[in-house]
Amino acid sequence: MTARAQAIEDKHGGAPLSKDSLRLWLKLLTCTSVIEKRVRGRLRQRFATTLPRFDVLATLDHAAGPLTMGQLSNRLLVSNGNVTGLVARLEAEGYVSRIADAADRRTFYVALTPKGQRDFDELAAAHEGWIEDMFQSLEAGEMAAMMEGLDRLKSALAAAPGDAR
Amino acid sequence: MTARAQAIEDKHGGAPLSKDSLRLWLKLLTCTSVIEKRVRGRLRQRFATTLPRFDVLATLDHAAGPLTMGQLSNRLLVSNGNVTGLVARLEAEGYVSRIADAADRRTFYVALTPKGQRDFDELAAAHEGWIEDMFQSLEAGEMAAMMEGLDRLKSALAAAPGDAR
DNA sequence: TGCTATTATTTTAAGCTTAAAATATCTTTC
DNA sequence: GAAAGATATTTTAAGCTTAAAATAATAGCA
Repeated sequence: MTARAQAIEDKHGGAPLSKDSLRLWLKLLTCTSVIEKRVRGRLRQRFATTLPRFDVLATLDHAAGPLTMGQLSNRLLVSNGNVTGLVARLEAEGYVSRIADAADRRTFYVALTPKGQRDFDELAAAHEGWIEDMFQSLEAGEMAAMMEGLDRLKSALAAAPGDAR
Repeated sequence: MTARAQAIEDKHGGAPLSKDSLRLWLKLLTCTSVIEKRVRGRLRQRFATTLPRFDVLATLDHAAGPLTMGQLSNRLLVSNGNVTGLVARLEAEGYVSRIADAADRRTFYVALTPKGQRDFDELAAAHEGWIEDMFQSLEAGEMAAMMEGLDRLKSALAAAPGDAR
């Protein structure tokens, strides 16, 4: 256990104070914001693109095949209407194509075009380098500890309904 | 050391792999997004307000006194123009007031109105409860470990220039 | 078959966010 | 005191984001 963790336990026996949650949340939010802004800035300056566009391409790449608009919106954690606009712009720029589903005329599949795949591969390599640089001062043990905390947080969030209280 | 941290160290002797950074970043981003969306939803449904507005009020409350537009934009990590719009809306709704600086006519101070302070106190209490609930499954040691990791991350980010590489 | 409910997506209106340019003011320097 | 540079803020144009309403199509069922 770290000195700081020990100090906290000494003070109130393992149960975290309400203020500690708030402080942790603020720190989490600040770090995430700073990293995100940095990634946004580099995507814009070096690749003339945006993070939401990158996220769409990354999701399609990760899926290794076409996804429906709804699947995209679920995986990106954004609204349907948001995906409509993003895909429209990406399609206009030639990075993705929309394919009608023969069986269900409500459904549209979105796929990476060859150009989209090519450009994404380049983007992804640069992106991975940026992240690696920003996280390089963390040691494996620290990273594992954070992973564990985030996993527990994720489980707790999944267990509690989004509109509770 | 945790079992998972040990497993990683066994595999590659303390130096984290590039993919580990990426995985940690994605997890960090997902958790933050989920919590943020939940907070946004509750602010909207129960208080008919938004997170950016809440952030402005919280920053003013924390400062315990008026702040200039520029100070607000620095502390909120957002652009000047963004603050202009947010403060304009908050002023129109009676939560903050803009006060001209007698000595420097470029400068405007923003202060919480009594109504703004009153409403923020209510908001802040609810907000703190939401966060506490979401983080309650974390034990003090886990929270301390995450704090430590985030502190280190923050230092590394501050040390590296924003436009490097 | 026709009626109802559900599902997939788009549209709409409003607000958030940014970078870059513009405006207004102050400070420095000569 | 005038010119040049720096600083504080606002404006602008574009894109992101959402919730709610609208549209269109499918599925279940009497």
